[in-house]
Amino acid sequence: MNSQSEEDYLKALYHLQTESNSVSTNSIANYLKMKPSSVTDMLKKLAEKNYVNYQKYKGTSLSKKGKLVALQIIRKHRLWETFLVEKLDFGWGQVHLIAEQLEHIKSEELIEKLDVFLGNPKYDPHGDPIPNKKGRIEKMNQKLLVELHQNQKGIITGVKRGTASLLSYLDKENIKLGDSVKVLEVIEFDGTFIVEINKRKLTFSEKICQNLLLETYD
Amino acid sequence: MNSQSEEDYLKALYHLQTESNSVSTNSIANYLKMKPSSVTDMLKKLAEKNYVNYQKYKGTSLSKKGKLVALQIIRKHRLWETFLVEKLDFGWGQVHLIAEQLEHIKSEELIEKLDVFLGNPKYDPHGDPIPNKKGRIEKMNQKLLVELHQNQKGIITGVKRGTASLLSYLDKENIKLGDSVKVLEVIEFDGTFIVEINKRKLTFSEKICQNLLLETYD
DNA sequence: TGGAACTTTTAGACTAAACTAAATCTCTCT
DNA sequence: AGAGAGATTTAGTTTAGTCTAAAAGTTCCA
Ligand SMILES: [Mn+2]
Ligand SMILES: [Mn+2]
Ligand SMILES: [Mn+2]
Ligand SMILES: [Mn+2]
Repeated sequence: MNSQSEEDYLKALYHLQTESNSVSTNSIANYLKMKPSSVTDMLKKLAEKNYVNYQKYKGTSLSKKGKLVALQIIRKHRLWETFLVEKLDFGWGQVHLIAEQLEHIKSEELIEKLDVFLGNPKYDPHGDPIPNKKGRIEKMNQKLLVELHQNQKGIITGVKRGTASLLSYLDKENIKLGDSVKVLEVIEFDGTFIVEINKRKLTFSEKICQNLLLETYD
Repeated sequence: MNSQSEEDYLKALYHLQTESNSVSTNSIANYLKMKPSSVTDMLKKLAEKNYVNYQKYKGTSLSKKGKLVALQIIRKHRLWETFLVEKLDFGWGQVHLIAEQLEHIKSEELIEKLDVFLGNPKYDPHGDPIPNKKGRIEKMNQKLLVELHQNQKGIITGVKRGTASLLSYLDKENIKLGDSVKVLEVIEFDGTFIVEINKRKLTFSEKICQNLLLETYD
């Protein structure tokens, strides 16, 4: 059985590693708000358990085994987030910290039953895909709004990582995941988009468009 | 913020203390499957935090403050148990260990929303009352089946503490909390009860009757 | 190519929560 | 009253997970 701390490290590794590249000790420390020396200690332990490939001074990557564990924690995190928003009526912005705790509850059966109860959701409330029991993630055909041209349409599926305040903004504007967007016009001068959502005409700054994820149907 | 361990000790104190009597170090150790010396350490810490009245060699009792914390953990435990049984379709016997973890999740808002989602239940799946936000418990008019006489009726509300196997038996016999019971006959010779539940005639041994709790309507 | 700057690891310390073994207290019974 | 049994506490150890400070390794540029 893995400790809460070990699980959080594995999850951090997963989020930080881009395409088979190894992760630096400092970046993990920064991500988890811990000191690099603490990270080194934990990496040694995780290496001992064969969850990571760790070589002094050379960086760390998840092993196959470690990646699977990470994906299972992420699965739990996202299913709980879905529960909190769909069933308990929390807002998008409120659920992360609670799910950060709930993801560590130990019970295979619990998470499978929760999955069924929620209707086997594919995406969490932030539009992130929910891995299945085996750790498989369904790839989405996601684009940023900024990549669309006039008259193209899409469905809002989420925002880029680390832009929680954009979520709040959307909330305030009464825009939800799943809403349809049509690009009415792109202002060349400053990259502003004029879009239609729920029959309302809205203006999005370039920055918003660079962070808003859509699923497009071609 | 209290640790998981502190919360489990306070809960143990609550369950062990009968009517203003203080609790022995050994009984806590026994209840929590820990060594008495470990318990002493924790009691000192809880006394420091004014959660308990502890005097060397003299036993321990919950302070008002400590009792309130204990009741809030118990509230969470029982609400989560209710969730697991009512919404996720767990059986009575499966939920305790999971709730033992869930009860430690930190979020006022979570538990209030869960309460609403469940329809503000009064009793958990084992028939135990769920304290409200302020720690108030509604007193039930509970009797043991063995206390009833011929022709009296009641509603099954639970079983006595520590008789989980009776729960399993009831499950197997397809008897649920909330089912009505009517005493048809009491056999004087061996204390056996002949009762009617769901239009079925059943025979309960004296031991069963000593452990089955009913709410009676007079 | 040799340092300075940065990154990473090591060494040592601390805290929480458990344990074992030994000391101390209390209670009861003769 | 005193002794023994049992309960409880104290003292010292352990493990996990964190930290600070110092040592060691790596990078990169003048
Ligand atoms: Mn977490
Ligand atoms: Mn999410
Ligand atoms: Mn617990
Ligand atoms: Mn219960």
